[in-house]
Amino acid sequence: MEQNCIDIRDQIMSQKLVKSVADALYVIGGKWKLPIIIALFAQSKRFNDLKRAVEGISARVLSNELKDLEANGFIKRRVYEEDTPVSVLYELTEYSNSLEEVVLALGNWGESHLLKLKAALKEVQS
Amino acid sequence: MEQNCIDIRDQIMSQKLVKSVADALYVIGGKWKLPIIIALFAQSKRFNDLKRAVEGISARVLSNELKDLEANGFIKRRVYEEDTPVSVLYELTEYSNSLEEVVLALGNWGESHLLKLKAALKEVQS
DNA sequence: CTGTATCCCATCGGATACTG
DNA sequence: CAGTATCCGATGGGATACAG
Repeated sequence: MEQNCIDIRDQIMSQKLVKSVADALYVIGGKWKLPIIIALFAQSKRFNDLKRAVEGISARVLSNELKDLEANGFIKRRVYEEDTPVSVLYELTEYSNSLEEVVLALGNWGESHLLKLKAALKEVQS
Repeated sequence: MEQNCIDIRDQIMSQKLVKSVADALYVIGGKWKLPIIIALFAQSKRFNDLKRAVEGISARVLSNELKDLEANGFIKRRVYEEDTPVSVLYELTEYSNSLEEVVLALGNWGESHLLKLKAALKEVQS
């Protein structure tokens, strides 16, 4: 931990970490980007399936987010013209796999944070 | 990678990862939370130092974010009444150290993403 | 089904001025 | 220095209706 601490401070001092994180947040920050990507990690989905999978998102916002994610190379939009009505499948690109470490780190942290909150709540109630 | 892939899908299927990431984003998501925490990782700072360190943030927003971060146990506000004018030092709590993995993961990803963008840009220009 | 367009309100957040 | 108060324009995003 001590070693890590020195490590992270060095990176911060050099402003590299600051810029890198800012850049990451710019691209995958926001309320919906990661939840959408996670939903697609599990399985490629069509528009309305995706809408149902990402709890609380509206069609309008989902549509905008998908355009953004596609423009940034995270997802691919596959259209099946032969279906009637036409169906569209959204799937992750290979590049999205590079986000796995980030997603898992966030997931791990979120999980232990939730546990900490529950413990704190119990403490108050007793 | 293949093993990891199965691993991450299992977690997603169980909805655990989805909820954990959503929880994490709820607490440390947003434009400024992590940049502020990173700035304090390097060194504890006073209000205006912090404002200068976090590029682009306004006093109003910084003030709000700090209250939020303090309420969630990430930072501690240390007041030095004996100084004139009174000075206030913001420092990370022990709990913030748990974010190191998340910060480093985001930093690593952001850095390689930036490199990829630069490479792509060069490709276009040539 | 897969979106888009419009309306409209709530929230965000910058600028500025001000207080202790 | 360390913020807070107010004003106000920009943006986000829900609801609804509609189109291909």
